[in-house]
Amino acid sequence: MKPAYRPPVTVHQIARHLGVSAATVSSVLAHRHVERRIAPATVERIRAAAQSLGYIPNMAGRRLRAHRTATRQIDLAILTSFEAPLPLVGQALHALQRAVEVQSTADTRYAVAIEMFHAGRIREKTGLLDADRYHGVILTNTLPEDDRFLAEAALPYPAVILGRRIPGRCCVLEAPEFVGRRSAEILIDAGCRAPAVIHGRLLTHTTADRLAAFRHTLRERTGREPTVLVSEGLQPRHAAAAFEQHWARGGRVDGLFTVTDSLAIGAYRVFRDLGVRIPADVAVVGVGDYELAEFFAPPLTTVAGANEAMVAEAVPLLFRLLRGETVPPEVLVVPPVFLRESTRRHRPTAIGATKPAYPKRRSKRRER
Amino acid sequence: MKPAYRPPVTVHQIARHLGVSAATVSSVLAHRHVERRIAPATVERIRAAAQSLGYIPNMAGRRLRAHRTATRQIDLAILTSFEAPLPLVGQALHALQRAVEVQSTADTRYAVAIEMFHAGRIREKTGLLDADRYHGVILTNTLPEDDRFLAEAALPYPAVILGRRIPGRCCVLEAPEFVGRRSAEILIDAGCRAPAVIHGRLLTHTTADRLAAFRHTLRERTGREPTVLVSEGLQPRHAAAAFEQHWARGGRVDGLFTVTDSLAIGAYRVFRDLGVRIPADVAVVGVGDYELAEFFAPPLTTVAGANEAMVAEAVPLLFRLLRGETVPPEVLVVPPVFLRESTRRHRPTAIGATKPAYPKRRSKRRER
DNA sequence: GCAACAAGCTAAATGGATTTAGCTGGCGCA
DNA sequence: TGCGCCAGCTAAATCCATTTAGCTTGTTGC
Repeated sequence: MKPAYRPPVTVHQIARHLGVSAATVSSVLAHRHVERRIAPATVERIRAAAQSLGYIPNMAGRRLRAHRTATRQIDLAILTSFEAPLPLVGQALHALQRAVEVQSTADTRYAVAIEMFHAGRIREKTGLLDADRYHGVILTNTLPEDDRFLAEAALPYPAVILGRRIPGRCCVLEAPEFVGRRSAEILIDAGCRAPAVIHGRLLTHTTADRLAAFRHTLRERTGREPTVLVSEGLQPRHAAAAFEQHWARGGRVDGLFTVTDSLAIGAYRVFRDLGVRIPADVAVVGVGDYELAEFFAPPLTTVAGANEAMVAEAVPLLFRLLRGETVPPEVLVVPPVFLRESTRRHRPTAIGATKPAYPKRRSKRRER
Repeated sequence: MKPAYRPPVTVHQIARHLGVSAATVSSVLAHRHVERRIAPATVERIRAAAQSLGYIPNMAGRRLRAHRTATRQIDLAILTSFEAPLPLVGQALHALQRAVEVQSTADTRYAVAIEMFHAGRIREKTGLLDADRYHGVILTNTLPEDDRFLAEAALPYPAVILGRRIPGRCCVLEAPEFVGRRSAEILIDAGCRAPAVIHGRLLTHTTADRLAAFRHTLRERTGREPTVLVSEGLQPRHAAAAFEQHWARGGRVDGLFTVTDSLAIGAYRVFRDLGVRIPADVAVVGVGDYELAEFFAPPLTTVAGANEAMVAEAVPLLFRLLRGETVPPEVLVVPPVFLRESTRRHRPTAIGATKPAYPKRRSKRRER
């Protein structure tokens, strides 16, 4: 099944195979054959051999030798899960790239890689603990399973952890409980009496905290439990499916907190299809990591959007770690809150959860 | 100004500095000092020296030596511009990561890097032509300026080019003219008589083609020129600003083609604010690269969404190039077309461009 | 008093590609 | 014949970190 290990093909092997020297082979493969005056016939033979033997250059060897300019290459990486929303990864990438652009000099260049693992299964990621991969990483979107592994495992490179406390590591987090608490308060203030929260099946440290704080605050302030909807994934369609199911079972809500943005998009679609008006019938609070929230119809109130801020903190911390400086073990980011139309105060029309509580579409708003 | 070149600090320098051997230094810095029985005092001295001299390990050296497992590292990269929409980059990244996950074996590992340049200024990107960086790249989101540079420059690694024909390179493109033509046809069929198109100030080969084909088709089929709106960037707010300006000047349209998705988001917001109904007053056709189009209110008709399909073509091509196989110089992708509510057929209410042609909000739809 | 052993270190080899200096054989020319 | 020169190649050094085998001391056990 598994193919037998075959040692890599090197220029020396090609050289031996053809009865020429490694220097000649190297010259040809590096496209230096003209200035080195290699005979065209030899060039052809070497090219053919490289192709047929399946030669793949060893970049480590190349880099080690090539020392004209930009010798030093600093390898950075963003470690994230396949399941994480791409925009979040994109923001981190963008921030890191911008920093790298500034830091680059004639004799130091940077490479920013992305490394992806399956959520909850970071321990199965091979090569993660190799010391010869990266100078530093930003690690994000881990599940509790992953966190447990990371707490034990000794990552052999500096790392900044996003959204999770890991002992002995530099961590950047959303201020705990803030998002969940504020979103609950906003919904309560908007007059909601039967709010719900929707989250994906997989909870990161951050989303779990949001959920818990939302629940806690609601209980504390109103004595009630929120309806908790669990969607299969984080895509809009997952949220839509979860909500449709809830609705079909006769479940009703008059407020909704979505722990990620993509879920809010799905919820909006469902509400629209069902003729449920925002905010007249349901107030919605989202997270705002996508920069799209204000373009929703109606514009979405958001209590977070901390990803960008967290990344902005994390990147300089990573560079400080690279320089060997000591950094604070923990940085908290307080997310900005944007009150928009989706939570404009209203008297909810839905109280119970049994009868279809919402009037048909187009009915006038109760208040503005 | 520019700091003088300082040769990199190596383990040998640290060793000389302290009067110990490089082997000892290496043992300590690789956290092997316990098993190698290095005296605690020595460990401390070495650590302090490494810190104070600013030691940065040379990964190339490390990788070259470390040959227990996964010796072969294949370095891949996605080259894209800072200005490109992140979701497009994210899709490419995701597709490449999935492929890499499958291709990885015990003795071959992959690293996927992202390299960003400023749109139109790829020639200023240092190290781009170094042969010691990547085994292969996917190159996307270039402007004509960049393309000109690339056509001359000899990239020293295999490359798959997205959305652009470059002689001698493997290119994956949207079927030419398709998107522009279909979007024009859809708007015409929806009854639009004064359609517009909006695009960013910077046009890639792909977006320029969309624009030209849209124009051409419209002229051919109706004898009219479209209104062309140019937005500063590709963000929703840019589109919103451009459209608001057009509106303030008394410009009116009854159909809109947005050459990228993010522009459609901004347009939707403006229409909503102005009380312009989609599709009753304006039909909108977008591109659908973001997977969000069906969640718009109303769901957006899209004529493209080819990025994902293009990436799906490009990734296997890249691996074939790595294996030294010959690949077709050009692969055309025909984007799927999704007809949704935003272009439901209607008789346009706007004909001229001077008087406010749209009735106030809430007026009944003319037809369905 | 000597073997055995441990602690603490070092010398040298290694990995792959590249480059520099230099070698060899054939040719033209005086 | 002999010199210079060129095309076409090769040997060896180099980049940096790591690891293996082994070398000194000093100590313990008998």
